[in-house]
Amino acid sequence: MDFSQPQKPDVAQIAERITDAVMEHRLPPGIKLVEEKLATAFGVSRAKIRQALSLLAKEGLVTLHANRGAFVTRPTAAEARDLFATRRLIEPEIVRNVIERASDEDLKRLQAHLTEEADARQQGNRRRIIRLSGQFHMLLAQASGNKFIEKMMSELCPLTCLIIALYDEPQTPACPEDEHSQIIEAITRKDTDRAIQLMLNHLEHIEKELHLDRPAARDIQWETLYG
Amino acid sequence: MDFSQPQKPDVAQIAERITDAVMEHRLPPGIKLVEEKLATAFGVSRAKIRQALSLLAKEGLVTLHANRGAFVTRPTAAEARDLFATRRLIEPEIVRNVIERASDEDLKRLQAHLTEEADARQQGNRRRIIRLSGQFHMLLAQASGNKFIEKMMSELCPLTCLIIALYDEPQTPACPEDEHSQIIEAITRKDTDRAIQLMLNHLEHIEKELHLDRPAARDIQWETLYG
DNA sequence: GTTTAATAAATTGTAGACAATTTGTTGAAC
DNA sequence: GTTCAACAAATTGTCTACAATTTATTAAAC
Repeated sequence: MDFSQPQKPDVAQIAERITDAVMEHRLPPGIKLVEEKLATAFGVSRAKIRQALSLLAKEGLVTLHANRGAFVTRPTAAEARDLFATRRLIEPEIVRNVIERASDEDLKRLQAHLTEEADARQQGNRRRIIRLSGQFHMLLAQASGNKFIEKMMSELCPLTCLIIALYDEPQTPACPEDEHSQIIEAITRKDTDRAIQLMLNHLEHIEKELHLDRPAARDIQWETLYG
Repeated sequence: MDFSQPQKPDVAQIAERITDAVMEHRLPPGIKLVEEKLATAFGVSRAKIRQALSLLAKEGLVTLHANRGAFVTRPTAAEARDLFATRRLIEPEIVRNVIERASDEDLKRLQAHLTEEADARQQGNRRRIIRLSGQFHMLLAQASGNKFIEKMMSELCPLTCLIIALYDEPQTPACPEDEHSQIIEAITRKDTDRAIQLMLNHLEHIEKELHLDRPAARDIQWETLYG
């Protein structure tokens, strides 16, 4: 994987680039992240990589095994269900707060993001679509103005992408069409009830697309390899 | 401060001991945490301390200033309000989940905790009371079974203690009496509505005790030092 | 041919030394 | 007596080398 950058990136930037790669399904769940490989890829010392990895581990995107290294997390089906339950709890509050306190600036930023998403969709750039879909919810959280909720969402969104990578059909046609723009439309109209309902439907659609009942998609079925 | 331990503590233990010290108001908000001092206090290398501090920074309990070191966070009044808003959002869900899915084991653990709290109250050990009061909510979150919510609460509770240290009257008689046991009682009866109402009242009582309108208690009033 | 043990390679974990930065102190100029 | 500059001390940030551990490879035994 190519992580080369013009300038020497700092720890936060390294973590962000890895997060983006995970969100775009370029780093699949379960893959091992070898420190030295990343160090040369980013052109930094191993110490910096270790810092970035322990940061990502705290966020839950990466799992550390003692003396065995860092791996991109593989959320279980139960964790996936808990994640969606948490999002159903939090995101209506985000919508409420955005309607109450978001500035015109924030709304413009969200509109610009919708354009980006439409753009990616027209390109058929599936990876970009997935990442932008996740970032939409992070932007909303930012606009809500509650730092604690914002932080939580900035962790849940990348994990959601991981779950989609694991439990969604590989060739699913990207994402639910333009539910995001409908939500923004309702928010702009300050129609709280409608915006919340749209958000809950949106989350339900995403979760319904998943196959949380059957084993993870890219899970190698060791038991069934014989017969 | 004495952090000496029989065995060499690992990073997680160091972070936990510091967290406890903050929760017990033994480390006040704003105080500087010098790496070398902590290293000798814990009997470990500075590298371990750095890891622990960056962990605590990610949780928000500690704030890092580049080239200036680590300080115990001083939450602003606005952050305090956001924190309580977040807790009012999350904790009813915790109560619901505990009633639905908690095992007898969990409920016993909670009962044992209530005894501990009563004990500390009888002793008049204010520091212990404050810490245990916070930990009660963490235990509830654990019993709820949702790892994401559990993690969130394990960060919000220590921060709540910090906020109390900053904005509460120093000689407030510890904490609301036995609201915790009432909540557990309602949970045991599986009276969801009542348990949620008690929880919300409890949070409201804590927040109402604070003086979020006036500057932080231990804040030096530089502007008013002249006239 | 499979299993087991021994050895080698690769990788992570830790500490210690050094560089960079900030903070505190001293002393001279005005 | 105050202000500024230069210097000294303390503290943080980073890198490199080495120790500990795990994983892979090879060879021998059955």
